[in-house]
Amino acid sequence: MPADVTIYAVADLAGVGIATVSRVINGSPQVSPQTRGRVRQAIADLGYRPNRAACHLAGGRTRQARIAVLLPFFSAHFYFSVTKALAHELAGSPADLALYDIRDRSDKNRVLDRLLAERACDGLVLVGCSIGDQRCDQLERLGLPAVLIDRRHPRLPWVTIDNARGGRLMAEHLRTCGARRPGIIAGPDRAVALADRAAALDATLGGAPRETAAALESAAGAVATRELLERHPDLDALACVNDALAVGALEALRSIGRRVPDEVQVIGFDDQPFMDFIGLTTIRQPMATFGHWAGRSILTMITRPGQRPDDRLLPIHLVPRHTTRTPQEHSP
Amino acid sequence: MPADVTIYAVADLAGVGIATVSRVINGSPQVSPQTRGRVRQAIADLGYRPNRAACHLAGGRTRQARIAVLLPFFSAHFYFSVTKALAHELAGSPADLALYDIRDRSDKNRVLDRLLAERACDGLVLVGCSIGDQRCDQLERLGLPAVLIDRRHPRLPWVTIDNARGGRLMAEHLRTCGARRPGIIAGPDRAVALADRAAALDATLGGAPRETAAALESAAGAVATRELLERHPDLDALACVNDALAVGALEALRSIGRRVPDEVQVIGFDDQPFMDFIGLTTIRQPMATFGHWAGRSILTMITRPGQRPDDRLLPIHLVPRHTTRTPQEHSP
DNA sequence: CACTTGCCTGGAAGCGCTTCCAGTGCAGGC
DNA sequence: GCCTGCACTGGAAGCGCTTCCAGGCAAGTG
Repeated sequence: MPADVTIYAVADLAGVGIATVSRVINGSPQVSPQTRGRVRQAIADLGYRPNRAACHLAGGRTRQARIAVLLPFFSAHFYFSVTKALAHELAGSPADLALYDIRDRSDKNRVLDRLLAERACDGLVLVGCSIGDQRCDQLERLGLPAVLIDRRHPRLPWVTIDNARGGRLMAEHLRTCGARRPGIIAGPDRAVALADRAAALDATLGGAPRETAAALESAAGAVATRELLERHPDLDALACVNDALAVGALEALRSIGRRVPDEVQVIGFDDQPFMDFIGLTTIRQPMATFGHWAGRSILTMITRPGQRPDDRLLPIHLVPRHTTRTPQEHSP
Repeated sequence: MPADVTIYAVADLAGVGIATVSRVINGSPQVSPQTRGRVRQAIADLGYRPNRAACHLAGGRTRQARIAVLLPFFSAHFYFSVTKALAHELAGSPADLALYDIRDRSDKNRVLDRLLAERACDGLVLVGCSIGDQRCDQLERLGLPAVLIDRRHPRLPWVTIDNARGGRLMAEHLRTCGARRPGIIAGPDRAVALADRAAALDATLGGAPRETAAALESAAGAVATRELLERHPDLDALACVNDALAVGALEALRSIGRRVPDEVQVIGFDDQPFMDFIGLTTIRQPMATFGHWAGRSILTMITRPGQRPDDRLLPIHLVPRHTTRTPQEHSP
């Protein structure tokens, strides 16, 4: 960042007082054109940029709240829904959103360290990731409120869905629709919500074969599906921990000529856009509500310290479509 | 936001000096447990929160750059690609991203007014929207760099694609594939890039019938398509200004039983995820590059004032798939 | 018992800016 | 020729905090 040029340096160079420099910067009409010109020149020569903290402090502006959102750029739709809802929830308030991409744990810690050390925010929204006890202590010391989206937490308020139940719903639906030999397409482990689904799937389906996709996109889902099917050609159903992987599975099945749902059934998770058109059976989760709740909660925590918002476990729904068969009432 | 409780009020209540309060807040070990307790209590009672500007100023922290990103939450994929790329570009630098949702012109002006009045940022990225001469003057006065994504500008650096050319590409492809009576599904006017495509489409297709979707999502696209087809049942092709609308069109065509591409061809724009699977013919635009360029540019403008990055017109490509027919070499 | 040694604490000096207030210089009015 | 008024300018007082420095006090040392 630019060197530490202060208003004094500018004033010196222009041969005026700092008050005058300040006036020029703030567009006061009370400055003669020549002086204004000299000051402008000096500012440009020095590459001077006002120190925002000092401006705020001296100017006594309205107190601005900054909400830092830490989230992994996993899925476009999840990311979009959550941040959009957050932004809308905060739109009326004098708070704004700062976005941080968190690729892994060290990323997260680096960002948090900086954020806390520099007091760069007044509230924290953690999406799909969590923090330990020490961090919590640190936050408490700083009086920094934090909420979690898509994860539960013993000490911090959270909003999420029951991913284990989601996994069970998927498994049961597949069974009900007559699946005998289901397989699982899981996602990278660092996505905890998806890992929970996979674990529940595993448990409910009793050790079904499983393949882990390298990323949360359809191409990776297609690769994983092909590998799984190579090892287990007799699979008649695929439970995918999210919709993107499920579309990848459909892609792979189409390319090797297996009919869906007659030969292989497929179920996803999320119900993101276009799944309707594609006809994917999936579990719908209310992503926007995550953002709304988080926005409202962090705002109350900031304005009324000490008050803790209620945790929320949001409802999920099975959305049966054409990639699974009609449920059999009395399947064994 | 919380009342104006300062460190002095806390010190008074706790019966200590402000230096001690500061020590407690910053976790210095140099405070006796009883004192620490009293101060903590006073902080809680008063609901005290340190003034960030003052902390920064006194602490002499690293200068932090804030980049404000103004963007309409139009399409999940566009939004995701751009902000992700921006975030990654800025990840190494000591700059962070503040996100503002811009629904309309007044929204934009409100946000800009606040941002500038409060000196809340060091750089501006405008996505899909523009600003007038007066604003530019104001930015220059404040020495605030700004770049535009998805729009051109006479005074500010920009990155975009040639949307008019994109519209022409769509129209020509449709013609080449034998379309005789094409229709246009346009988007809401406030999305200028899409309006440019629609205008070029209009011009190239010589007054083809056209319907404007109420929103940029497939449901709206389906509605628009149904209406257009009701007025013009003989249409044999649909040019949609983005992929979501195109999927809506496919939906509508499926629901009324028109075969694609035999009876009606469809072309979209963007090439977002799943379009591959759906088989939609479309125009691909490099959204991520928008974000990368913007991030790099704004960073150089901040660090080296006066230097203006080059404008960039990025390439686009036609991606022929199954919703259009095989091109006829010598179609009239 | 005088004297270090530490621990804990408060006073006060800034951090870089805005803004009030008090000039300064100069034109015009008497 | 002196005063008023005006346009412009600089000095200086904070804004709320961190942190250096020095002081007070109890415990430990000779």
